[in-house]
Amino acid sequence: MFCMKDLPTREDFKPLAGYSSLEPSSMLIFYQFLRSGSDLLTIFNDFLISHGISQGRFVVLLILRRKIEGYTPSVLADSAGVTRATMTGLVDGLERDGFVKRYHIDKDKRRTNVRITSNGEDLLEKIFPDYFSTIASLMSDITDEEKFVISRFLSKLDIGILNSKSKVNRTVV
Amino acid sequence: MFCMKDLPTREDFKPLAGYSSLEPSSMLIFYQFLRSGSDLLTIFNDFLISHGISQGRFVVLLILRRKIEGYTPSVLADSAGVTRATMTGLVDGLERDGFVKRYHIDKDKRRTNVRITSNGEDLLEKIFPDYFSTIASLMSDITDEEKFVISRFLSKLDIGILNSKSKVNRTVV
DNA sequence: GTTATATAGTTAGGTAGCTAACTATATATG
DNA sequence: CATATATAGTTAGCTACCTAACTATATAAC
Repeated sequence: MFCMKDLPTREDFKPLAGYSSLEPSSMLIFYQFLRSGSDLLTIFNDFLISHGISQGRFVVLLILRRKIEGYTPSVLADSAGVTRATMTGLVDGLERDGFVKRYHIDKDKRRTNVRITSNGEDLLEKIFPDYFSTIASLMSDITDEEKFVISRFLSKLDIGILNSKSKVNRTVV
Repeated sequence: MFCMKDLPTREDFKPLAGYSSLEPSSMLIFYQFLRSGSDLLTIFNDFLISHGISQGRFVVLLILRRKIEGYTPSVLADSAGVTRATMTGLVDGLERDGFVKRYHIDKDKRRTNVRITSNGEDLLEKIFPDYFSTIASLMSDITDEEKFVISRFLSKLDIGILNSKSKVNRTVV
């Protein structure tokens, strides 16, 4: 979570004018974006908690729901964007509570498969109506034109993020 | 962290068309936004870690730098958007490492004050040039017009978020 | 065919947040 | 003035993620 509730204002950057790399308008958007993103994540999380499921578990069920077979914990981890170690824990919990099932089918005995159970599907279907309407209502003030600009912004940002990541890798290597 | 690396596509929502509250375009923006926000947070975090400081600690120093006196742990916690318990831990660590100092000045003996030390200011000043240029480069492709639309979008989102929070409070009460 | 290396999954231990309960001090009320 | 309540800060214990090390199985190289 991004912890800075009181965002800096343009005023706050004036004493820092000596730094040539400082671009106040970029800083303001950056902070505003992190703040909103973090708030949205918190809402998403609180919403799911109030429906009795954690964010991680919910995402696993969403992924598993796409097709019935062929998900190993490793594929799930990549797809969800967490480590395999974290996925072990998520699947452990979901299996203990009867929402997914591990099984072996591959001749490669290292591989485990994971499948959503009917209990797991029921849980999702119970959450979905409220889930969809909550998101729709969060976005209700955004016009289609704005959605277009924002989607393009997010894509540009993703490219910036990718570049920044490869830069980090380069310095590490 | 929002864990869903593989974002759903418009296709993925077709089997869910039965849900009347589902608005695919809102869902797509929502997920894209969470994904980008989460990636940006990760970059922000990795950047700070590579400079030897955690996100929480960095934000505390940023806030303390604004003025020399008058910060209690409670005010810091509110301003940073973390709990007072978390702030105790942050200040503990920063004080142990010599970046901030606790002192008592108020006649109300419950109150502690926290001040940044010159070591703390040096740390910030060492990080700032790279910090500002990293953010400027992340935002370099975004035009001023886009910044304007995005800032308006984020403000609208914040209103949606506020409404959603007060709704949650109402159901709790 | 034995040995080295790679891969799937798990376990152990660390970190950064959180809530709830506690201590000490301050304030308000009968 | 005594007692109830509120506030500042800390401590203890929880969760969800992480990395690194480990086990078991599979594959490649000699």
